Amino acid sequence: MAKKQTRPALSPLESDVMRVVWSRETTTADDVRQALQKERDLKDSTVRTLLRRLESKGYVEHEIDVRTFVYKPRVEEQRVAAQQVRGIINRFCSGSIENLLVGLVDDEQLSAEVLRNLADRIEEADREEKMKPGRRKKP
Amino acid sequence: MAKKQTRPALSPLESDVMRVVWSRETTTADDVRQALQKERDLKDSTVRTLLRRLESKGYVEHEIDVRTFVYKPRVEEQRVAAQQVRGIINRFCSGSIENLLVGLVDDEQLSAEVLRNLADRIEEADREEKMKPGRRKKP
DNA sequence: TGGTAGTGTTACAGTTAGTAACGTTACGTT
DNA sequence: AACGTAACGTTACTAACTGTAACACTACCA
Repeated sequence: MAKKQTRPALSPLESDVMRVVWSRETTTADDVRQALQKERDLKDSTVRTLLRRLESKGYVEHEIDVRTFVYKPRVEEQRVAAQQVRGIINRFCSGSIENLLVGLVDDEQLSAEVLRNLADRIEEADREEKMKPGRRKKP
Repeated sequence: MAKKQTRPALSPLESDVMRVVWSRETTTADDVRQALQKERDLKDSTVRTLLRRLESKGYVEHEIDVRTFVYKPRVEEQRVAAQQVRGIINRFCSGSIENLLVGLVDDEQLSAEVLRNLADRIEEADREEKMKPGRRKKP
């Protein structure tokens, strides 16, 4: 069974950094700085601090290539999202994910069509998984 | 079309207070204090500060009964949840709610059954709404 | 007319977030 | 062998946010 490890939450800027990390195979501090440059002109040492904090929070890990830190995510983006949502569900939806989904529909963020479609796809994926083992992935 | 008003986020303790407010028809400062007493023994003036902050953030409103402030929510609980989720979707799921749902399924927080069941209920509710107008509510 | 119920003002300490200067280390090049 | 420099860590500071509440004010009722 998968660990439901709880990591400290991400600040907005940390989220930005993570999005960069998630969008690439491997990431250096300089990669992050360049990627965010349009929006924010962060100094090299700022980015490094962010990356280090993210590592201590368990979101990324690094290995050293010659003498450059190469970062990789340690958690999947969607899983982080799911955990955040779990918190919201507990706080605002009496722990019921269905309540949340109903709210999303009310808020017009979600439609019955999408739900049904998704249910189809997931059941399909589940059937395939039963045939040959291994982690399910988006097709 | 419904306003997608963005309010400042709720702190953990503010969320607790809101949950009390949402759970009752009307709420006074004393109601809140008593409701939270098991977990936290807040002073009266602390609770009032919280309530006032919540009002300035737009989450509650009050009217005066004789000389007592009677609070009511100004936003539905599920809508707040939905807005929070919107933020998550934008930050972590490339804006796609389907990505989020997939993540929830991966995280075993959600099953295809629930999705399908919900889709059914929502479509049912939609059909009813088409007959007689008015805001749709949970059955 | 003074006690008290109900409210507002003000404030303060602890934490988190953003930001970055400066210090250290070790490698490659002259 | 010495130096510049690329790459990284340490340290720190400010602003904002949180939780917390003492105290001041006001107006009714007894």
